[in-house]
Amino acid sequence: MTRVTARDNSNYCSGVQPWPRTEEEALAVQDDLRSRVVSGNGPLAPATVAGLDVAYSEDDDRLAAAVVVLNTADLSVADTAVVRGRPAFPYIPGLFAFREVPALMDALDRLTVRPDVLICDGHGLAHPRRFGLAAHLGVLTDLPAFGVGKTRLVGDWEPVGEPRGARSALVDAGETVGAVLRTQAGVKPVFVSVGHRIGLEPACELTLRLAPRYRLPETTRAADRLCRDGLR
DNA sequence: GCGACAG
DNA sequence: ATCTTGTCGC
Repeated sequence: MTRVTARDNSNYCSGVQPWPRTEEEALAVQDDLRSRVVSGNGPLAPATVAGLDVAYSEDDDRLAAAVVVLNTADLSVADTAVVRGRPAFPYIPGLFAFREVPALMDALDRLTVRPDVLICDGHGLAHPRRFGLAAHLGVLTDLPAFGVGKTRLVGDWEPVGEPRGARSALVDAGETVGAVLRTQAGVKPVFVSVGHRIGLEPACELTLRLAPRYRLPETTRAADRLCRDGLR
């Protein structure tokens, strides 16, 4: 077994393999980690929720990853963390997590408050191999995690009702992999999918609670602002 | 061959 | 992800 240095990303990859460098290696890692996903059913009453997001430089290949922890009760900020870095993998639909996970894990490591739930920018099980970013981060941190995406990766759905809170099952290959949820009346719905240790219903309820006024949950909005500033 | 394809 | 102009509405 090859000994790894403290500078690579071995801690994000079972502590054995180095970070994948090819599409084939990434697929193998997904295939391995996928089995560690734990399904949950909620209902949970998280005291804190974390939003994660990454912003990319226009001219550089630099990026900034941010995590913002909010107190669920009043949406006040409990903790934040921002780190700058480089994409760890090219962008390939279905392998998106390999691009941002290292930076996001770095940011999570710098938190003082351990969040009760992770809300990711992207999908959880609504993924070709049922292992999107939210599932990946959930497994690596073993924290409840789900994703709120702005556009679809996989699946089909029936038209979503107009009122806020209306939802439609996101179905792929005959199975429900998430929900298309209307967080604001008259606004395009978002894609909610479970990642790890949480149920779809609790995830949708939480998303609605966190999006009292805008399309995206406040966790995502706060993290988005933070990483954009972090890009400087 | 053609279209789809998280961020 | 990021660029990109005006426009409608509170």
